[in-house]
Amino acid sequence: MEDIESPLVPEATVARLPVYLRGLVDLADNGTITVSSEQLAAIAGVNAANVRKDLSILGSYGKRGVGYEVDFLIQQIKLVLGDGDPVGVVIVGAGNLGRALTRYGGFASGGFPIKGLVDSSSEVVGEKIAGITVYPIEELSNVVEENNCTLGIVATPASSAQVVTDQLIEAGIYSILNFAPGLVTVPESVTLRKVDLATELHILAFHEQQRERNE
Amino acid sequence: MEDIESPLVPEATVARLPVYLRGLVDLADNGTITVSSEQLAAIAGVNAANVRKDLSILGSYGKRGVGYEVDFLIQQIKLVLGDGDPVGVVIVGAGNLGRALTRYGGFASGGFPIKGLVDSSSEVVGEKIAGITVYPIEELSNVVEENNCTLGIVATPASSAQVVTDQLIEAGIYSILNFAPGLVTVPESVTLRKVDLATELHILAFHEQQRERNE
DNA sequence: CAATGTGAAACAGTTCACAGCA
DNA sequence: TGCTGTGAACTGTTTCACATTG
Repeated sequence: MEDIESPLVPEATVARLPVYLRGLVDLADNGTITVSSEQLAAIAGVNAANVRKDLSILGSYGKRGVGYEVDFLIQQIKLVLGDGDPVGVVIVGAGNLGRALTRYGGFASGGFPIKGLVDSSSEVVGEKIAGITVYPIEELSNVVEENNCTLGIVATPASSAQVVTDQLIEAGIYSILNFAPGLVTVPESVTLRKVDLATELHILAFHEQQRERNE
Repeated sequence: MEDIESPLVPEATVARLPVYLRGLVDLADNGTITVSSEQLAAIAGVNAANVRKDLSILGSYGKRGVGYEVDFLIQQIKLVLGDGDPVGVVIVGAGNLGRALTRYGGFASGGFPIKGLVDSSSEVVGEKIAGITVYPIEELSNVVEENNCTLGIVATPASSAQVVTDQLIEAGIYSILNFAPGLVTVPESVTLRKVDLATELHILAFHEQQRERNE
């Protein structure tokens, strides 16, 4: 089978859909039946035309003069985002950050339960964090397989980030979130996203400085 | 005094400068004297023309046929980013994430020492985390003032994020990093950046699904 | 007639390609 | 000669404006 007729969702839209989804679920919880692009825009903190363009990519699901049906829209967005059954997440690195992420309940409730936790240090291997046992990094493949993990999180120091990322790919994980600073490269077939906390602070410091300069 | 003649650095460039800086510092540690845009691009994981454009915004600091002087470039980037004396950071919320961020050494070493930690729960107030005492949220202004904090981090549940952000602004913090999901609004004069972990996982899940669909 | 869906304009950012300089 | 600095082309994204329609 060749190329599937996919709607080809722009990356910027993909990044906003989860935000809409969160807002819509809140609305649904409050019993709201329909929502206008204007309202949803206010909830998501974006422009109304932007919301309409984003949603129109999924299909013409709005009713002119009325708006969008909340429940239906939730279903459609979930469909596009692949939000069916929960997706198992494996975290590499059981240091401060790895532990915090494991304990953070927001993932599991959002459909991303942490199912595996591995670390290279024998000091922490065997520990239990939020009900998850820390396994040695050598067991990564087994942990991934036995717990059906499809998403990986790198929460190691920068020095091991590339190695660990390679190991994740080796273990069959092709979608990876990296918290380690520095460059990590992956084959094209792998999706790597990065959260760079130090850079975020630098950016804020830049703006702070701009502010101070202008007074 | 009116508008200062600032070079007007594009936001995308601002976001890359810390990455260059990190790479340059590594190079300097290895005793490297000069670097070409090509080399720096490889280190930062971007296009060489992009590096040149970014650096040319700071000034014409490169030598044709040679490259850029590492030490000098470090100085210039630090100047632009406002990387002079360390910038005190206050964290609101001493839960899993707040603790992990406090303990994470990368901030202090990067020039962003955590100087204050506050929480609304009397359960954790008084605790010491990585040498920092948790103060009650009511003390926020005092903590900010006494420790000279200029950056704030919101590490609370979504339900309190807006309130806490308002309190930070009230306390004189105009540069804020928000880890709570959901919409938080701030006046134009405040810089708010957001790290949305759940959204990151959703985006990965989307790409993972695309992958599965195409086989 | 209120709100969608969407061409077209505006904008931001990236990449190319090459002139020009050390 | 090798590499910078940059105009020009291109690509992706946002916003506007309005014809369309339930």
